[in-house]
Amino acid sequence: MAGVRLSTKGDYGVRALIELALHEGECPVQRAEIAARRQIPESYLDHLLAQLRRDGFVRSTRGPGGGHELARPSAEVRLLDVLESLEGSLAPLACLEDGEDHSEQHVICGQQWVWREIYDAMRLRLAAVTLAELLARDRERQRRLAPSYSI
Amino acid sequence: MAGVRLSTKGDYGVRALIELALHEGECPVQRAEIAARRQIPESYLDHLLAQLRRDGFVRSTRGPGGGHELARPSAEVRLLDVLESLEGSLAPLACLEDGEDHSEQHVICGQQWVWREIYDAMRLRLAAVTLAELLARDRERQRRLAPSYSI
DNA sequence: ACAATGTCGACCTATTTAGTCGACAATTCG
DNA sequence: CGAATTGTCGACTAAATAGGTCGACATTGT
Repeated sequence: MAGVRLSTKGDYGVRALIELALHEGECPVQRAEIAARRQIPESYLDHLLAQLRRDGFVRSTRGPGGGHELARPSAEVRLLDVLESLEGSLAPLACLEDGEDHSEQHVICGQQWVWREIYDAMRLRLAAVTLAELLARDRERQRRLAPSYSI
Repeated sequence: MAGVRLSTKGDYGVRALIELALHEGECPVQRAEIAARRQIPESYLDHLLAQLRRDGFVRSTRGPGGGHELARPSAEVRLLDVLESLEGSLAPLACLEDGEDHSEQHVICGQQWVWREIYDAMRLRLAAVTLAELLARDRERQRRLAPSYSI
């Protein structure tokens, strides 16, 4: 329920959302396509989509023509919220966990104060990044990597 | 070998070093005393001290009157280095690991750029904190928690 | 009806974490 | 010297987490 060493959940999950953002406003994208285009194990992706659905980032529809799409505009989805949905708290120390006794910090942890600074800065930065921005950066990189055919 | 979710190693290890800093210039401190005063499992502490010794933070002497002491002045020991000794790389994403192919970043990871920013800032901050400062803060907190007998 | 798709939970394996333990080495002191 | 004290090192283990797979089932378009 805690920790910033991003696991594959955070990585895969964000990849999947970027893929959904890429198709924003179009028809739903299927699990198989997301998995293939972003190199995610298909049956594992299931769990990530389930979590993102629970937390209101994704809407899914069944049956032929079904698939997954963003439940909210990509410009309004903050990376911080997505990651906290997928990974749980991002606190680098257990004693910084949300809901901990904050008034009188753990008596013994000698480095808590530095990590609190770092944690706060990290959350601020992650809150400032939207899915739309992630998509834009992703597109830009794709462009750099796959140069246009017409020189 | 990677990850910033501090494990107990980083926590315990730094506690132990703070205790050593507290006795800087005095005779060596024994494993049992460090463990008791900083609430660390004694036999586990062994491993942490071994690592810190390997990386030149601690010097140990055997026999009666033996124990452990700082190998370098506490003011010259950076928290960043201590943590990297105990935890390995602190990179929040595998693709940011030192020694990774940095020129052409992992093609698929869509959030690498944010995490690189955060990682760099984090390392800068951790590099600016010395063991001496950790000790000073620790003392200050002890003082706040255990008010002096003379009001 | 049936094919395409998503949903959900049980299950599994490898790795990491957080230790414990015991044999051994070095050192001091009497 | 020899006994007591302290550190050193490696093998071992238990529990948790990571990273999945799989199969039964639900829903929906044609």
